[in-house]
Amino acid sequence: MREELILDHGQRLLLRDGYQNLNLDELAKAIEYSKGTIYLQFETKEDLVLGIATRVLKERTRLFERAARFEGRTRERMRAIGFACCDFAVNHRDYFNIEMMLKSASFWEKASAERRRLHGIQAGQTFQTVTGIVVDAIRVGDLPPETRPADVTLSLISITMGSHIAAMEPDIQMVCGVKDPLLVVRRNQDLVCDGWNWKPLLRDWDYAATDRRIKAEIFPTATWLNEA
Amino acid sequence: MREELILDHGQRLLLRDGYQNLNLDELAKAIEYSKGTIYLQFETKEDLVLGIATRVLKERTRLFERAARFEGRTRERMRAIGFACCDFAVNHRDYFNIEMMLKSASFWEKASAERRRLHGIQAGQTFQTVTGIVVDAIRVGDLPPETRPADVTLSLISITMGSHIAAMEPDIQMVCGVKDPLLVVRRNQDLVCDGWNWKPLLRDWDYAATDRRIKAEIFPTATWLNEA
DNA sequence: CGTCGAATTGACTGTGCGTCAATAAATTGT
DNA sequence: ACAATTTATTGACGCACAGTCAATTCGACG
Repeated sequence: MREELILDHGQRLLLRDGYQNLNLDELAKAIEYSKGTIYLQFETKEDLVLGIATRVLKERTRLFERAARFEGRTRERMRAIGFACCDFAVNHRDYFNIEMMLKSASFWEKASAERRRLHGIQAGQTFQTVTGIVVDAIRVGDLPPETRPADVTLSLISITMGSHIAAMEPDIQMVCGVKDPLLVVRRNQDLVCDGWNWKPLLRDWDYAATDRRIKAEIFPTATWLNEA
Repeated sequence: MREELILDHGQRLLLRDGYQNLNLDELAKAIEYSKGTIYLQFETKEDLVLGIATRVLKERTRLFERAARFEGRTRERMRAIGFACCDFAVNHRDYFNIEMMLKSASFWEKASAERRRLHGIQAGQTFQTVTGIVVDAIRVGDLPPETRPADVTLSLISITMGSHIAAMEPDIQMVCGVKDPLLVVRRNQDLVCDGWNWKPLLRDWDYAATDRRIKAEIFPTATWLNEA
């Protein structure tokens, strides 16, 4: 299919060059169609990039769903999601820059309504996967019964996104003495879970053992995992 | 001074139009100098935008410093910083999009070394203001003695940045039922402080009273403050 | 008032997104 | 088999805008 072909090569070039330097003439050459054909499938460059972003996001959703099936206590399952996040960041290092682009208002208004819808659906699915674990945690009593699931999910999204951004920034790395950015992400996730009083708390459980199981069972090929 | 004039009008246009739509011909017309004169002061468009961003950041640093002088327990002072953050977000609603731009690698490499340095210095100063309160908290025993200050600051930067981004996103607002984005930011900051076991914990202190004092003493003119 | 150097200009170049009239390919009708 | 008609594809072109630089204006000083 032509759209898939465009997305395949578009993704490759986008991740290599970033949004600003993505050149549609070059993309046209790569897919061996003309630029006009690209514009039959996508309204604008932004529309194309949103299409690519949604496809990459779909990969992450799948990764999250697999992590959510990790067998263990609810907080261990959420921890597996945290690992999935880091694994995704490693394997799609440059995708975060693109996700940043998506926050810009001027970007969205140049993309087609249909692609905005599809991206929203995909984002919703990721949200559902995380919230499912939170709901389980409340049901089995690992989280206090009055906890509102969406608030927990939102806080986890926030700390994860924020930590990724902050811990990758050279200025902040310097001044905060960051050695391993992904470790920062996972530690901050622990902090928020402890803040919600998600049992078992960090100090009450051997999460190092959990980490080894997650690595073995969910990410057998991951090489980025530092012990700490 | 010419540079100030350029930055003044540049800031106005940048916040009105965003980075992509900032037009240097229009800026030249606004300052009643030619485009060539702009390029005598700034190497590239990115360089100019970084200059503007640093100047806006300087405003935030000043705001933080004022908030840090709030009289009260260490966690109350940190709470004042949290308010400062929200106040800044309200008064520079569009600045966050620009801060997002700064994360993009291709952006930095087009700015001059000197302006990169100045921005780093300014960021460092903001960091110092926050870390100063954390150090005080450890000294007076509001935070556990083994706490590493930079880790606390980093987690607060992360949750604040992440919450701002997440809570502003329409998709996430919908699915998480966000009514007041700034309330989300402050609640998540509470969560992280509780996670560090920063005394007095949320449930052990009348922070609503603190909030009223902060509003009265530091932000007498702020109108965005919702009681909750 | 003339000379020299610094400040300023704005027409010009290059790049790359997006368009659309022209062309090629496929399908249908006879 | 061939013409007519519809659909797919093209790539040269328009245009907006970042960045340049030779020409020009300005101002200081003798």
